Amino acid sequence: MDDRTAAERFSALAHPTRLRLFRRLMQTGPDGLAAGVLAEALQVAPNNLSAHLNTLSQAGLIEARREGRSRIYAVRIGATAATVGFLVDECCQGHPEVCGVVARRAEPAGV
Amino acid sequence: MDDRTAAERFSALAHPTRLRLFRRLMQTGPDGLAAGVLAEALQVAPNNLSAHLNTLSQAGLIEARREGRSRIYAVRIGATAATVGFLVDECCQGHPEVCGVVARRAEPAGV
DNA sequence: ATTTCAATTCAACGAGTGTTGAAGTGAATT
DNA sequence: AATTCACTTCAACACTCGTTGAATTGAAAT
Repeated sequence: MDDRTAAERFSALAHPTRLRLFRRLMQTGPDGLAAGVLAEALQVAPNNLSAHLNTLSQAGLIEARREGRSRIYAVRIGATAATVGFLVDECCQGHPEVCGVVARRAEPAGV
Repeated sequence: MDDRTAAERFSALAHPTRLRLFRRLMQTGPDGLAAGVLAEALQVAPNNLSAHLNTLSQAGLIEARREGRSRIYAVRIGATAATVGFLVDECCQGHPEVCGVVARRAEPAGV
């Protein structure tokens, strides 16, 4: 992953509404949730939510699929793992014992 | 951690220069680096770098100390771990085996 | 005390972001 | 085929962010 991709992803997460949104999808897992369900659950106007979902999609953190008349959004787990991995990569000059809890998050991630 | 704190931290990371900066400090570890060294290493103007360091400090991701006439910046590891933990918390409805690589990053983090 | 070095602060400008309300698509129902 | 439902797209506005150059602070050396 390059700096720009990672920065774009963090930028997508750098918003209270989108963060709530992403965490909700993260907790839900691959099954995902319909846009309408999310709008209701998070109390966000549909058009506003749509814009935020778009931002997260474009950043590659979530993806959409159609099911009937609903649009279902779900987290892209591999991309999420890669982003986190990028952030804490090679922490503490290869002496991860220094990093404490971060070290256990620092395994290189595929995707 | 609350949404706002986390969003502020991701916002701080949501910039190519700051991301390079943070990763460099992450790789350096608790010893940290002087502002001047960072400016030279990353080829960023001192005043510009200073602004970015300030943003990261304010977000709680790094901290500064003085050493002689230099100012040394170092990563705040606990806060970093907490932020990552917040993002992937409770992933996949408590079925972390679904999450693959993320699951190994999802331990709750102190600080 | 004065000079030099390291780094920060300030003001100002251009560029980008988020929200809002209205209009538009695309799929299912009647 | 007309309507309804779910959601998205569009345009416009206010607002925030990042960079730049100049001035300032704070610490050490002469």
